[in-house]
Amino acid sequence: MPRIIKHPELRREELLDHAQALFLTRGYDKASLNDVIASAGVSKGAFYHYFASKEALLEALAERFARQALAGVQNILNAPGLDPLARLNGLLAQSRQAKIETASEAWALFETLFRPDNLVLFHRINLAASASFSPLLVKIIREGVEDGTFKTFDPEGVADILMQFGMATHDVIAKAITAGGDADMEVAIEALERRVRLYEIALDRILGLPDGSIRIGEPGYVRAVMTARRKPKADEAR
Amino acid sequence: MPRIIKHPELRREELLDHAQALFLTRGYDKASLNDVIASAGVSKGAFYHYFASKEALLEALAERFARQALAGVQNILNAPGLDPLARLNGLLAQSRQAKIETASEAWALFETLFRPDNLVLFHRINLAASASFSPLLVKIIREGVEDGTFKTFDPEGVADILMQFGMATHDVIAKAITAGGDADMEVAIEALERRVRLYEIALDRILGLPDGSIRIGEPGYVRAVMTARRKPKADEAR
DNA sequence: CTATTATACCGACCGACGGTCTATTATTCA
DNA sequence: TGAATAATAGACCGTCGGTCGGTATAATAG
Repeated sequence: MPRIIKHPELRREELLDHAQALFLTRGYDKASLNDVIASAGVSKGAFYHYFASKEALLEALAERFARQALAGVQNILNAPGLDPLARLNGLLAQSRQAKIETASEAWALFETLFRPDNLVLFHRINLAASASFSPLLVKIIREGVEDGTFKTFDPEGVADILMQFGMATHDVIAKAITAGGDADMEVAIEALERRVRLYEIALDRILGLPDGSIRIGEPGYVRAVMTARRKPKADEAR
Repeated sequence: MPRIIKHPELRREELLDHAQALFLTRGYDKASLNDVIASAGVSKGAFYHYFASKEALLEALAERFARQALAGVQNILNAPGLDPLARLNGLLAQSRQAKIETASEAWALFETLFRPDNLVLFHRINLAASASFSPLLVKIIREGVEDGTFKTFDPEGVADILMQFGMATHDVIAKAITAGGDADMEVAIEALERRVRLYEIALDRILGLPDGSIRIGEPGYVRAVMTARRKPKADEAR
């Protein structure tokens, strides 16, 4: 095999890219290291030069994922003069829109990330994302409590519930997608929209807000993701 | 090796027992099939006579776990003349007491079941338990909605939240246990009690009940589990 | 009480896996 | 230019889950 030497950081990112693709499509366990290095066109020695183990590769992947997600919401956090509720809703909207704006991509992600195969990968990403997001949420909630917008005795707890609901929403969507009986798609969509409404009202009441204050997603949010697969687009090639 | 023939169901249960012990202590991935069969004193052929795969063993384990847990709450479901709130609280109390009554055992379970190693095992048990418990919760909530005790437009959603909170409680306890800085144990216990209170109030408000209606655990619940490890008892054998 | 079939069990063996190791080629810098 | 280091290759290793041909025991029929 011809020896190709690349810029180290480039090679590392390349490995992460191929690993991510394979882990998502086949699952962490089922995608072997040999698959990864074959896909990346790299020898084992090269791989182990960059990562200490397959486990470390997973960790790096989760970290990158969380880092990218965090970068997407930084501007909202730094936006001055927003009241806590607006900030919280903005954060929710941002993370929602990041998925909606490329709806079919979002669908693909849901379909793959929440498969049983991807339990390990999902858990790692979830962990990394939680570690990144929770402090931000806590900070916002604390500010809200201080200025009287929110009412709670356990900001960390509320932040956790927020994350739980976010994950649960995705989980429920993913389950409906994989179940995928096209016949009762409408029923599934309605059930999911209802679930989102429930989460919103629950959060309103937990935080002592009037019903309708928190907005996880406007009506149609679920439908947008769920119907994204109907138009697989003409571009099925790489 | 001498050939020992046992009653099939006994052998099967035995395999499940040894597998459970090993999966809990070492984790599903790290406990190899050879470990399991060695522990059970059985050949590979014997094992594959009872289970189609290691995966199937895990499935059977989760199923047994869920079945046992369900059996523990049947009497409350069948108790006549209880109003929905009492029934719901009874169910929560039952599942709590099942863990408290052997507090050190509960602690051991927490310590093992929620370790990262046990992600796979935990997920399977969780799945099986959810499948068993959710319908019961939904039924109770529906009854409550019909007779006006509860107010919600999404009983399934509320049931899901109940399960989420239950799991989250365990998860938080387990994290505090494994973190295990004895110094700030008191702080951790207080934080956890606060979390349980938050979940209770959240559920009250989601269901349109006065604060203090839902009781996940009486004050001291968390402390009882958390301090159980202080008395490892004299019996360390077996 | 046999003969025969079905069940429970054994353990050598297999391919694939994650990971290690030595060798070799490129890059860097004095 | 040449020595040191970084980057890459690929043969090799122990262990894993799983298979297979076979054997001992139990169940059943004649």
